[in-house]
Amino acid sequence: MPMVQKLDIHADDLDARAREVLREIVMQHIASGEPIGSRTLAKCDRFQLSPASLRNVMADLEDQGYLQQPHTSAGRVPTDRGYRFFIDHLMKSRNLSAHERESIDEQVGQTSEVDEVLQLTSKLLSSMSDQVGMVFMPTLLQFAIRSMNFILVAENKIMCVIVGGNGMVVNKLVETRLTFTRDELETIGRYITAEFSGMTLDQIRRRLIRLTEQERALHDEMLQKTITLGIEAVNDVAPVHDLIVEGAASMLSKPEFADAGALRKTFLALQEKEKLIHILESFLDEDGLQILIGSESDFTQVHNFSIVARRYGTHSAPLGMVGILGPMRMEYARMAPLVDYLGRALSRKIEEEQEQKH
Amino acid sequence: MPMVQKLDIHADDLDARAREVLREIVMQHIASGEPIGSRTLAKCDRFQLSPASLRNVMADLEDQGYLQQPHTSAGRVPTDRGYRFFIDHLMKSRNLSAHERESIDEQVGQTSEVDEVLQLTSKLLSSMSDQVGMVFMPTLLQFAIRSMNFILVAENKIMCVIVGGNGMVVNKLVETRLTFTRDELETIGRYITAEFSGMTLDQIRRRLIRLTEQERALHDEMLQKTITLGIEAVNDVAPVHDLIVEGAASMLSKPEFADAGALRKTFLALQEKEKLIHILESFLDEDGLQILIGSESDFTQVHNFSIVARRYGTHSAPLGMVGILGPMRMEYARMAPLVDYLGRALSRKIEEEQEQKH
DNA sequence: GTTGGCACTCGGGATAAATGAGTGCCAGGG
DNA sequence: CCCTGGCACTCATTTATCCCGAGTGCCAAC
Repeated sequence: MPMVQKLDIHADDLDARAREVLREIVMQHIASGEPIGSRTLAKCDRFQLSPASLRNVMADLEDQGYLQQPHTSAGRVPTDRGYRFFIDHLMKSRNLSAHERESIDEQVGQTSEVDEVLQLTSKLLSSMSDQVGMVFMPTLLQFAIRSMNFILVAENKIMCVIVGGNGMVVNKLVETRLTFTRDELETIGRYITAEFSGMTLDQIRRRLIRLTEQERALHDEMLQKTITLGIEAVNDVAPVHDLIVEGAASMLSKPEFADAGALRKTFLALQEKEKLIHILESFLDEDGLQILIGSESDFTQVHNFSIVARRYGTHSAPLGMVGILGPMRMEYARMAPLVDYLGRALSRKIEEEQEQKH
Repeated sequence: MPMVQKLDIHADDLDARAREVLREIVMQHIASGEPIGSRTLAKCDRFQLSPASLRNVMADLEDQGYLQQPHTSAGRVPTDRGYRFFIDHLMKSRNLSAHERESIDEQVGQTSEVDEVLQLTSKLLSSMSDQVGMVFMPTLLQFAIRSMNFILVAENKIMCVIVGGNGMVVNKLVETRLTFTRDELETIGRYITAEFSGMTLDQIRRRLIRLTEQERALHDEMLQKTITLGIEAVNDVAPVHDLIVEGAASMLSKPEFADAGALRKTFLALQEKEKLIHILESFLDEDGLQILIGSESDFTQVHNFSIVARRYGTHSAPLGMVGILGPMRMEYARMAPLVDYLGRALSRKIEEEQEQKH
């Protein structure tokens, strides 16, 4: 069973009037947070219908699973299915203002290091959406590396600095029984960089392991040291999947979290990022903006969340995901362009960085 | 006006009976969170007194500012002054169990990198105290550095890796108009390391600036490059004061934060760490355990917090502070030994690491 | 100095009543 | 056939009210 399963709903499942009603309900509910009743709906004069007629439409929508009532004498609230239909067929994205776009471009332009840009993006996502911002940075493992360097920290401690082709830099402290001089480390760094640059860490490891056999034959001490250190450096870089989560405090002001228990559960859930990483990872192959609603994944279901996310990186080499996490009742019309623009901005920035290098 | 101002209270301001009563009230209130009344107090049979007598004592304590009533017809609650007296003169620390000590030692023993140890300490502080754990890591600026290394990332981008004498490693990406070859960078790294190792970054910068004059006379291109790069690398490392904050979610379950508004304010306050850093910094010169209560600093006053903190590092060279942050009503008797032990464990660990190097 | 007694205060919990937004359904009219 | 006004009904929420109990201060007696 796939962990993420979007609801599949066709546009012509609803006639024109029902669609308009559903759209108005979703929009008003997003704006107010309250259940919407037939009277409220009738007041908005785009329908020339009486409350009673609207009630009929609404009852139909409820039967078909697009709306639900919190209790008998309350108005209607969209279900997951309702939101899904809205997002797929009814929503009109409200583009970012020129001012907002400029602000993003300017701030992104000012950063230089990749880590910094990712962090900034996450902060921007959070502050501009007033939701939780997420940037998923996949491991270096899957990308070609540019160089490896070794720095003597202490007699048996060597700091290994791996520079990825995308400008990412990873430090790894290696402890070893062997002793190295500074000169040796430089030689090793040059050798590994010259020999393996452009390969992924995984490929490098395999090559190094293969080299072990040669070394056995040659009994070359230097080669042995190179292999030992290289393998150590390359090992275990894998689990550095990192998810930058920013702005968890934004949830505190949302009426959805008035209850302290729900709040607590959510915070604890955010603390362990594995599930979120899992979900974001599953979208790495998907092109374009992805929206995930409530019951469509186990994580979002439990907390009644939605995720709006998008891939970043080049088309041929996706780097990771950016997105926001918030209650199902969020302004998708604004969130969608925001995430989209920030994803593009980030991709552009990274591409620029890479071009500079060649 | 100093930002941090501890209340100064003498032990003999209260007679024996008043002290016992105050102590019992503080302890019971810490345990229950409720205001303590004279009846409750009389039941605890260490006083052979009637509620009425206790009321007299309590009224006196209130007049002197050690207790207060949330409202008429409620029991008494300790004031800041009451807590201060309790901590200074009445508290009996409850030492960590052997099991707890072993658990700490074992986990600390398993880590190797400094960053990792600091992070772990913060997590341990938080999980073992069920409060917010803090580890303040001061800038590299004030410590002697061990080596500097330069790695070519792109034509005009150089990654500078500074290794501190304490094992800290800082990366800094420098962009420059000059172009460097890999060989040049190695030469520069060697030169700077040989010339300046053992000095603080601040000293290094001053030396480099002085070198500028020599360079003017010599017109040595290599020297010029060295100076330019060196100064760039050393500049602006200063503001990397870092405060590791762990376990903010622990506040969610405390009755003090049942109110969503207070919770929100607190989370936002924790997000900007400057004030906390400021407070912790002010304790860097102080020996031994520091406890700061409510009104004794502006930060703790606003949020009704207390801070229990302690310096770590060697006696001659303090590295930073470890501590916990929580509501005033916390189990000081347990928190004090905990922070103290973790501070010592961290210091020991760092000392060990340093010894290995020599 | 200690104690029991007493009148008084006040927050919080429980209960009851009032409110009002909303629904479903039905019968009548275009 | 669809729309509409009317009507009875439901039910969460708010408001008012009462009561209880924990706690206090004060006083008179021991």
